[in-house]
Amino acid sequence: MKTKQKYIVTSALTYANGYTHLGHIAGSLLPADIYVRYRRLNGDDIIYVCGSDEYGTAIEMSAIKEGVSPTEIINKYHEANKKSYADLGISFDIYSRTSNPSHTETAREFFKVLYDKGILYEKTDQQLFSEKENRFLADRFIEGTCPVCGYEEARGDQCENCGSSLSPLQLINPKSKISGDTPVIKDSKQLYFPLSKYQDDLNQWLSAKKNWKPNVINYCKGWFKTGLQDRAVTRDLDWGIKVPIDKYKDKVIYVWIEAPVGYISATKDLFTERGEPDKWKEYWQQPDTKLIHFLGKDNVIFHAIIFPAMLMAHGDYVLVDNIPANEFLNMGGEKFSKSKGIGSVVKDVLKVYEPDIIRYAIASNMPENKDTEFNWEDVVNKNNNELAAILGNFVNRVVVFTKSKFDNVVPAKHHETQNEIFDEIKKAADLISSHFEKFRFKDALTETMNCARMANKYFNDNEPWNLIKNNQDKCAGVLNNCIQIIHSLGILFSPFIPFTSDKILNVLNKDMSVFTWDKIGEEVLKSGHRLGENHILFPQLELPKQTESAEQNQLITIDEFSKVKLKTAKVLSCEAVPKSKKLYKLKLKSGNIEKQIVSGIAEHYSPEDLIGKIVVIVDNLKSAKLMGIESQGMLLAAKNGSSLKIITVDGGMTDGANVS
RNA sequence: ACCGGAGUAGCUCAGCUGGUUAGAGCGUCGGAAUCAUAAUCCGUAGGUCGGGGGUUCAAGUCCCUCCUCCGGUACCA
Repeated sequence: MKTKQKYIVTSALTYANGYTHLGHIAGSLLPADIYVRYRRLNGDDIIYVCGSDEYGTAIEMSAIKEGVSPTEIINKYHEANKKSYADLGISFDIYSRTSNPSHTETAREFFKVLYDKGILYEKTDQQLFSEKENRFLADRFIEGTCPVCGYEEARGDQCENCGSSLSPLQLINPKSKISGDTPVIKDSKQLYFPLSKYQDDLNQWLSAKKNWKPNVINYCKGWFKTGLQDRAVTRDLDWGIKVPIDKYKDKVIYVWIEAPVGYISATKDLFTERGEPDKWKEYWQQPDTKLIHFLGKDNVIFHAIIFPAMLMAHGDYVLVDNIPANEFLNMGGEKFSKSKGIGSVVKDVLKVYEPDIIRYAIASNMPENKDTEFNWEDVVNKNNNELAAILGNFVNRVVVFTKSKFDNVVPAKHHETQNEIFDEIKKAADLISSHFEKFRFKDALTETMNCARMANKYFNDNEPWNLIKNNQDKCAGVLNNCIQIIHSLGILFSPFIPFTSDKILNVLNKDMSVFTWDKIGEEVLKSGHRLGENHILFPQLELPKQTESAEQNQLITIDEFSKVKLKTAKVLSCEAVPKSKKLYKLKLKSGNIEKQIVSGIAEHYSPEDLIGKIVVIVDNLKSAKLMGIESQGMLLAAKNGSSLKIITVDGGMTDGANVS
């Protein structure tokens, strides 16, 4: 018997310094989960590992700031994020953590192999040392005067005032951010990994990767062009894994060297839990295992260059097979950030929306090729117009019909009913498979939803509500087909919205026995089988008021307001824009300047109402084209529901006056 | 600064190695239908593909340049 292809899938470890936000989900968790679920439906031999990344300066810093120990920080966020992922249906085989003793051991062992092989070398560099604290200070623990602009609170790595990149040694009058102590310069010996020596091997290895995303490949090629730099792999920090060599035992392993090894440790933990402590080797140490890293674009260099180089140096492990890196998910034009936007944190989002709705909304707008936009209106619209209207409605209309006309039992097959629908669905499933193989999840989802559209069309075209009156047997056959299709849809959708698939099985009163990819388009429910109780899969949603009030409450400063130049202007002419219901093209005079503004007020005013009026305009708005007509500003109006009134001044004012 | 990526219909996005009239979903407008969560199905309109040059019989797709946005590079993780 042929041995099955083995897969290891990883999502980038989550840094346990804050709550997971939707950007992480879009970048690495959700695509990996979708992929893994698809593979499992195919019966593939796949393990999905992830965990918390729990060492490094940032966590130490947070701990100091909050006045707690690093352990408290990581425990809090590890548990919280693990729960968020579970609630969202991310189906890890294991979600481990780098603070586990097993990881410490694995990382130290890995490090020691590199050292014993003579790969690492020592180099002395200069660092700032606080005698009061008796420790070396990492860049972000240092503050001082910027040598370029004189800003007094420049950080050790960069001046926020002038943007200059700095090294802590350049700072004038450096101070420890922790104690305020003035550090001294001290020599420190560090171990380095000779990344530059691996450039040729890496280049050759990467050149053979024909099916990688071009942006990932190009990015690496760019690195080769400038030449890889050797990297320090030790740090003078407290919060980390101690270097396993006596001479350096007061140092820790640099977190980016140690963290990726966490994928290996997590796999060990997994099989230890399963009582097969050596089985991890069958994955990590078999050359034909496919290792796939899912991650965001900020992580590419570590997974495509540094980690593979380390694995090459070590020699015992499989190298990554593919890195389907995603771009970023933005929210309201801004990128996700832990410091702002409460709504973007997974645990909060799940208080408002069902996990499948979030999964669907993100999957359908996944940043596969470029940064994408995400907003709550989209989520609501996709729920109402796609999940509820197309998928939910199909299931509901079939089940309700079956209940009222066929006593909630799968009706008998009929020889006259068209069965091409099953072929179409199988064809679609093949296409969807090929999208999954290429990591094209958005396309896969589009095609999946198209299957639900096909189902609705089949129902519409056969008009069972008419058949029931004049050809009951045929009607039964159509409904039988529809019920089989629901089961297929349950399978097809399960990588994306697994909770819904469970609900579908409940509605069908069916177990998981034939819930596999090869059963798509098959007739798996026998006539006479009694259906379960019907449930609305996706209730209609309204846009939460929260979002609106959050926007309203956002305060601005007087400086920000003064950026908006408001002026009075006189309406010289006004005409309707052809083919538009709402738009008028207005010519206005503001002082000596004439402007053309396109404004959406045609439903509320007639042109003659407006001509001669003194109105208020935004004078310095970037010009834009509306219906192909240039608009050089904006006319202010008050709007409440369907009522709209333009803003005018309280009489006796000329055009061209400033409004403030 | 340098390296990589992105700028395509009102909105959110596809467009693989250059090749017939630039695609999808939503939204818009119109029609059919009424079993269904007023949910479905069919059709319509809408783009000088960021600006400007160039190569080619042919460019959204290749080259140059400019503008805007994102990520990376600094022992930040």
